[in-house]
Amino acid sequence: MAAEDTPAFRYGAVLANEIESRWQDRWAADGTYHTPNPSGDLAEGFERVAGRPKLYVLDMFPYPSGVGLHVGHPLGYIGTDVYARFKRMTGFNVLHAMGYDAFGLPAEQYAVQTGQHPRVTTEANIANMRRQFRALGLGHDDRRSVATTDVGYYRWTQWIFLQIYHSWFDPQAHRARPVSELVAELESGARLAVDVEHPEGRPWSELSDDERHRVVDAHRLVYLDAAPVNWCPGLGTVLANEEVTADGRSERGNFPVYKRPLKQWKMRITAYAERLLDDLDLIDWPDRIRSMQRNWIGRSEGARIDFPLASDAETVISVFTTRPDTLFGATYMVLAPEHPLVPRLASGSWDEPTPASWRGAGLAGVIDGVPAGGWATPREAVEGYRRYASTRSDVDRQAESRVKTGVFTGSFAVNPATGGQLPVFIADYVLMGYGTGAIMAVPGQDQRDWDFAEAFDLPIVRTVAPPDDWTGQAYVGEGPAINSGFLDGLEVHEAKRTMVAWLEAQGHGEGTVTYRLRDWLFSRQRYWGEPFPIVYDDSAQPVALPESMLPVELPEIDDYTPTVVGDDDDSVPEPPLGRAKEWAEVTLDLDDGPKTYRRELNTMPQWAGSCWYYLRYLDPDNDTALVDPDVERYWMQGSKPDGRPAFGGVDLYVGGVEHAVLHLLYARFWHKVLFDLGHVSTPEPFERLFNQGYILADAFLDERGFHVEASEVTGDPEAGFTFRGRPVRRELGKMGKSLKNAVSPEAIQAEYGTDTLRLYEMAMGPLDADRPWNARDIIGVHRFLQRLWRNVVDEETGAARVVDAPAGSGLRRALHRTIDGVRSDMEGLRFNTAVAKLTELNNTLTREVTASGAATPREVAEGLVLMLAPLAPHVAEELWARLGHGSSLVWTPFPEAHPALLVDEEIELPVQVAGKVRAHVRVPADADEAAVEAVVMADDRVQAALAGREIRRVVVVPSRLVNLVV
RNA sequence: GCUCCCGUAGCCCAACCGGCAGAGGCACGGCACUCAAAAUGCCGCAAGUCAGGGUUCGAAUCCCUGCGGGAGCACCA
Repeated sequence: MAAEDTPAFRYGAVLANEIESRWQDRWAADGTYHTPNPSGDLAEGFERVAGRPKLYVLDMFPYPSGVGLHVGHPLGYIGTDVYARFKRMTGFNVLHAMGYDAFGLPAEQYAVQTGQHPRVTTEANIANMRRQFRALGLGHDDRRSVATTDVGYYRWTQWIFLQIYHSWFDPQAHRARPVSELVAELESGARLAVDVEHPEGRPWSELSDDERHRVVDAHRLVYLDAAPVNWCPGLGTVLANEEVTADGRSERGNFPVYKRPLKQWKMRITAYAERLLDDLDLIDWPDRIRSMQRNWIGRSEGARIDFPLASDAETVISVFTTRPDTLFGATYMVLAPEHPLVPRLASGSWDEPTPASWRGAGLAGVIDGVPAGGWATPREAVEGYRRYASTRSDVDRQAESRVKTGVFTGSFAVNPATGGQLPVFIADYVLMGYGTGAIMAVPGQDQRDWDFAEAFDLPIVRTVAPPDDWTGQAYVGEGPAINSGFLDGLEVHEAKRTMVAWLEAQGHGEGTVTYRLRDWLFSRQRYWGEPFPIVYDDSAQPVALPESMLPVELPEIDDYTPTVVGDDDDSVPEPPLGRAKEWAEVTLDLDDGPKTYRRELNTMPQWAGSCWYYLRYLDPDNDTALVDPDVERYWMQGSKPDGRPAFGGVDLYVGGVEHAVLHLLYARFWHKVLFDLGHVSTPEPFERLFNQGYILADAFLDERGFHVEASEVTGDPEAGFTFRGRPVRRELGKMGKSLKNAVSPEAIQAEYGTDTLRLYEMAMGPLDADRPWNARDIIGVHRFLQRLWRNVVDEETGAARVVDAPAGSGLRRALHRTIDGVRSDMEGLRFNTAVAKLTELNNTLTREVTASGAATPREVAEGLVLMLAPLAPHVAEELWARLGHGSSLVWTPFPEAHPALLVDEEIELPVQVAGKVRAHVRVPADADEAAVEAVVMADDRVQAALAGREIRRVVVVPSRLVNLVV
């Protein structure tokens, strides 16, 4: 700063920072952003807002990272803050709060390295992030802040777990109901007990206690399952499908993931597949996110078809197919290697002649220990192939592209349509987790089956006639059925219907719907997560703890390292909570006298806490309910823009696109269960979702392809860039730690102030667009604030320089046009154009009034300051005070445009002749078409442009333009 | 491979239902202030909308093809 000749009250970094910290202190002291509830312990002051409509504005829950925020993070937070402030000024009771998704791996990994308890790191990180949010001037109601790691919070996460555990999905009612109602129906005989071994159902009275326990557990929305799960040794835990990328690696950390059969807790999200899919149509979400969720849920319509075994008609292989019309073309069958029927199918010896390739002869180079010419018996072949398939990670399967492998089981099934015998194979291109884990193979209409049929020399029968010029292999398009008995001649759609009707009439199957979505794996072998409220009794049956025993607190342990038992190929995880020996074994009285129990040692995934935090903001300190029902209804029940009731509770939810099928799917699922059980009043949690863009920045790679610290790179595009003297290559990427191109907000705040940073982030582009961080551009919005300041305050004395005399009519019209435009821009989250309109008005004010030394009319000064307030609240408060107002403008009404000042009496219309603008005419704003035409035809320039040509048509667009067609 | 989104001044971006291509900012140039520079102020500056075709009185906007960039899905029966 060049000291003496800079005016004492020039708006620069020093003054801005002084203003900002002063107002942040005052807001905190006054509780300016406290939002009252209609009842309960946060109800104080509600009478002030009782007549206002509610508005719930929400940011996605941040993880409190150790490195703090960079300038890319606050984009969405500033956006919601501007919107919340604007809506408060336009008459809403606005809820805007912030909390911390604080369980999770980084704090635990740091604890492993340093021995420091994750709670210590986590609390320090939260304190730092809270400081950063405060420094950004975000107007959160800080009384409502929560962290998932607070015992008072995770107690309710455990409570919700118990609610889900004690529920089952009633397929007739299409909703969750309490397990107690299921038991009552079983006891009364209204419902028959169904389990895996007795699918036909048995009377409750005939079951042993143990069987009853099993039947009930099989219905719960939370259950223990031993199916293969995603085991990630690199993270020391198992993962949900949503946490594994398409190429079989962990979303976090990019480690390989292996399939392992491990007994783990799962949540029955698949029961909700249909509602999760259908209700996407009810909410105002970006199409991109909705299509990602639709994709993930993956609904397929088709049929279940039963194929009896040739040797044993009592045993059937059920398949799912989307093409029941192609049943006549099924020439073999394939089961997933893990399919439970496989051991029964593998007969004692090969029938002659069995081709060598069916016996695994072709796998000699792929699988160790395959005898030349294949395995000696089907049993050995199946065992060998299953062993091979189980050790392959999804990465391996991807890497070997689409080469088909498999072995023959030695058994045949009967095609119910043709009566023909179909050889049954196992192959890893059929997945256990989808459909029934078995397929009928129709090589004529499925390329995967075609490839397999060619590799194993199996017959190919076309059942849909391809076009005459078809030269490809499998044909999946439309066409008439052929080689298909009673289907011949029917188009695909009709053939499907006919076949399903036939299957149902003959008892060979039925029309069904299958989803790609799988149940949610809910156990993690970590320390830093919510303990399960579950113990095991001496027969190893899980027992849920009663609500009165919540919370189950995390015990102290001395080593947080996740343990892996065994070698790479058959390693299994062991939860660190096992080290808390005294905690893990516990004596409890669960209504039948004190007994010893073992605790569940896994913890919940990080998604658990973030599934319901938006409900806790509503009533953060309630210790008798997760949220008071009155408070829940007040904040969650809203309306659509057209006045119909909204389906989701949160009015605006802003966050990144990365949670499309993780958090957003899980939270919808929990919300629906809570809705079914009567704990929340809306079927969806989030009515309107908005994805803010990412801030991009130049990142630099050295010759090895590693990122180097961008802030230490010198050079320019022409001369080239160097890092410590070595040349580096530039690329544009998402700002963040991994690309080493983060810019800290503190650096910008020190140079220009927080209001400039906020304004820049809002001005640089539409909120949902990715945009490059360009430090050079920041000066532009800073100058705007400086000029606006100077138009309101004398830079030498700090006194307001306004006059109470009315503004001239041109300036006043400009003011009201700006008010009108800024209002609709802010309503539509178009903050970039709102900033442009304010800049424009300020430039007009400067040009027409203050540049000549005159004072600013008060109406214009106050209008500008109030409109600026949502975007740059500190400087706006300061100016408002200097204009003589004693109280904060946070609760002051936003300026309103007078309709009369938005229309001009006379307007200028462009006149096109043959599509080119040739003249402009001035006409009264309310002139009708004939009057406009008369003025146009009287214009000399129009006549000159016409040059005597005949006018074929006159197009008059009211208050837009006139086009003369010649 | 399939599906979706986006291409406007040197750069970031406006243009609402098809109606004068330009609101705002950066950079750049000139002038004022200054011994000088920075800061600040004032003035100025530019593209015809990725390319080609179509619909229309009229296209950045709608349709088709291609090019470039981004995203999602991908052995899901």
